[in-house]
Amino acid sequence: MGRKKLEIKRIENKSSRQVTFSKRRNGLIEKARQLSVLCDASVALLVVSASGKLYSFSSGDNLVKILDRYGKQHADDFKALDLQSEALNYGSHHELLELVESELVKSNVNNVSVDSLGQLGEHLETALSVTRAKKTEVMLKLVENLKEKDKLLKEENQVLASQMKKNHVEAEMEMSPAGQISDNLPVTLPLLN
Amino acid sequence: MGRKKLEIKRIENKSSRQVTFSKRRNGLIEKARQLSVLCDASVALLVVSASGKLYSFSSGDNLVKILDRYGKQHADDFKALDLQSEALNYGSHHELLELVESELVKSNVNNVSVDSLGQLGEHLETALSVTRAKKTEVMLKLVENLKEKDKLLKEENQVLASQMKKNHVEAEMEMSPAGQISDNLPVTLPLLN
DNA sequence: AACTATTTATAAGA
DNA sequence: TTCTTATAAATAGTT
Repeated sequence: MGRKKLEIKRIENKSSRQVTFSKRRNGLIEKARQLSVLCDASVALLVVSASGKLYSFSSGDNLVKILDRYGKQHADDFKALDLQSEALNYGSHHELLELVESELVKSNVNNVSVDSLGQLGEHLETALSVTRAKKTEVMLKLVENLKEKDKLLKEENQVLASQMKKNHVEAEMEMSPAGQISDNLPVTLPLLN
Repeated sequence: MGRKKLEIKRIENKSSRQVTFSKRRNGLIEKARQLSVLCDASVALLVVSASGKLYSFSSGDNLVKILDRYGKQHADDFKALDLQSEALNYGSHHELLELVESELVKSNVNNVSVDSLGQLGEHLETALSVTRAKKTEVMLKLVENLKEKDKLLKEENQVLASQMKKNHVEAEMEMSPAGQISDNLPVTLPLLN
C-alpha cells in the first residue's frame, strides 16, 4: 500500500527496514486494538525488534485495564499477581528449555529412540502442568483475597445500614412523621445482595 | 476500508460481528506475519474470540531465546499481563517444539520419531494452550465480576455513609449536642478505603 | 516527521 | 460461507 508493491521478504536496507518496522508495528498494534474492540475479543500481541526491544498490546480484559475501570484499590494485588505469574511463567520457560536441552544431550545424536521421545513428552507434560498448577494457585489466591474484601465491605455496609436505621428511629422519635429518610433507604439497600 | 467508514466500537449485530471478526483476524495474522518477515522481528499474536476459540501466530525465529536475552535486564518492562503471559507460554511451546524438531532433524533421526514428536507438538499445542487460554479467560471473568461487585458495594457504602452524615446533620438540627452518632461514624468509615 | 501515490484491507451486498 | 466491489486505511517511497 505504498508507492510500489513490496515483496514480503526481509528488507535488506537497514534504515528502511527500521522505518518500515516502526510504521507497521504501529499499524499492527492499532489493528489488534480495533479487533478487540469491534468484535469483543481478547487479543495479545508481542513484538520484539531485531535489536531486542519489546512492544506489546493486550486487550480489554487484562488486569491493567480492569484496574483503570474499577479504580486503583486492588492495584497491589494485581501487581503481586502479575509479578508472580511472570516469575512463574518466565521461570518455567527456562526450566522447560533446560529440560529439553538436557534430554537432547542425553539422547546424544543418533540414539533418539521412540522411548526417549516418550520420556521427553512426559517431562514436558509434567513441567507444563506444574506451571499451570502454580498459575492457577496464584489466581485462586487473588480470588480469595477479593472475596475476603468483598465480605468486609458487605459487613461494613450492613453496619452502616443498621446504624442508619437506628439513627432513623432515633430521629423519628424526635421529629415525628419524617418522610424523607425512609424514602431514601430503599433506593440503596437492594444493592447489598 | 469498506463501503462505509466503521466506528471503532463493539459491533452490536451478532452476525456481522462474527464476519468482521473472521476477516480482521485473518488480516491481523497476515500483517503479523509480514512484519516478522520484512523486519526480521519476533512476533507472537494470540486472539481469543468471544466464544472462546483460540487463534494464534508466532514467528518462526526463536522468541524464547530473544526473550531470554532481553528478559533478565528488562523484567520491569514486561508488565506481565495475563494474556501476554499466555502468549509467551504459547510461543514457548511452539518455539520449544520447533527447537526440538530442528535438533532432531539435525541429528538425523528417523521419520517415525519425528512424526511422533510432531504429534506430541500438536497434542501439546491444542490440548494445553487452548485449555489454558480458556481457563484463564474464565478466571479473568470471575475476577472481573468480583471487581464489579466490589465497586457496587463501595458505592453503596459511600451512599450509606453520606446519608448517615446527612441524617446526622439533620438530627443535630433537631436535638442539639448529640454525641453518640458522631462517635459511631469513625468506627466504620476507615473501612471504606 | 509530513506528504501522497498506490496498494491493501475490508464493509456491505450478493 | 465465499465472492465481488466500492471505499476506507495503511503505507512505500519521497521531501
